[in-house]
Amino acid sequence: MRIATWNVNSVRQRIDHLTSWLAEAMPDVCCLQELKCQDDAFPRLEIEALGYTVETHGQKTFNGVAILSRHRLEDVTRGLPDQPGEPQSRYIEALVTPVNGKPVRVASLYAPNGNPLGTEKFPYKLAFLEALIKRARSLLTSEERFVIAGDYNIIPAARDAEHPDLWVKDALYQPESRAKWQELLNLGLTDALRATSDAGKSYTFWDYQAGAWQKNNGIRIDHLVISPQLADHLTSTAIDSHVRGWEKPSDHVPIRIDLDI
DNA sequence: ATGGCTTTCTACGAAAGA
Repeated sequence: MRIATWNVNSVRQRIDHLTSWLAEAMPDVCCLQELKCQDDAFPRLEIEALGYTVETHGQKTFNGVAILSRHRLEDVTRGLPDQPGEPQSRYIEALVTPVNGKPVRVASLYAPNGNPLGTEKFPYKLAFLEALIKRARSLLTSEERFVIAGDYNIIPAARDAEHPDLWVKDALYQPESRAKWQELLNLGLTDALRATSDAGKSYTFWDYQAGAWQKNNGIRIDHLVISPQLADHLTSTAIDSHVRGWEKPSDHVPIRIDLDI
C-alpha cells in the first residue's frame, strides 16, 4: 500500500499538478493540506475520475485538509477530538478499508505555522500538537494500524534544513516545537523518512522567495508518522521533489511511503 | 532585509504563509 501526503497550497490552483502527479505516483491514499477552499468548491470530479474516493474538511481562504483513497473510506472524522468546535480546518481522519485486507486509519493534518513568536500564534501551534499527541495516544491504545501524515510545520533536527541557523528564531525550529515532535515519536511511533534514510538534504519545502529552490535552500516539515504495527511493514520512503520544478508549483512537494501490507 | 513570492478575498491592498 502506498500512502502519500502533499501540501498543495490551493487545490484549485494546483489541480493539474495534482492529477498529473497522482497518475505518475499512483498512491493508494493521498493526504492533502492547504486546500484554501470550501468543500463545495473542491475539484472532486477530476480526482474521482482517477478512481479516488474523496473526503474533505475545507474552509474559506485558509487551511483545509483532505484524504483521497482508492480503497473505501469509513468512519470519517473532522477535527481533533480534544479540540471540539475548532474553526480552523486542520485535521481529518478516516479508516481506509481494502476489499481484501485489514483496515488502516489515516489522518491528514495541517499544523499551525506558529509565527511570529511572541504572539498567540505560537501557543496555538503547541496546543494543536498537544491535541494531536493525545489522539495518537488514544489510537495506540486501540491497537489499530495508523498513519498520521501531513504538514507538521516542524523542522525536527538541524540536518532537516539547508541552513539551520536561519531558522533559530522561527516557530518551525523552536525547542518547544521540536519537543512536541519528539514527544509524539516517544509514544512508539516511527518517522518514516528517518526509518528508511539517513540522507541529508531530504527536504519537502522550498520558499518561493530568493531562489530557494534553485539554491536547494529547503527544509523537511512534511512527515509520515506510522504506528508500531506498520513500522515492520515499511519498505521505502520517497520525496517527489521534481514536482517543485514544474511551472507554478506548490512550495511543498509530495512525500510517500510503501508498506508491504 | 523589515518576506525578496504566492494565494485569497463581496479584493484593487492586506493578511497569511514558513
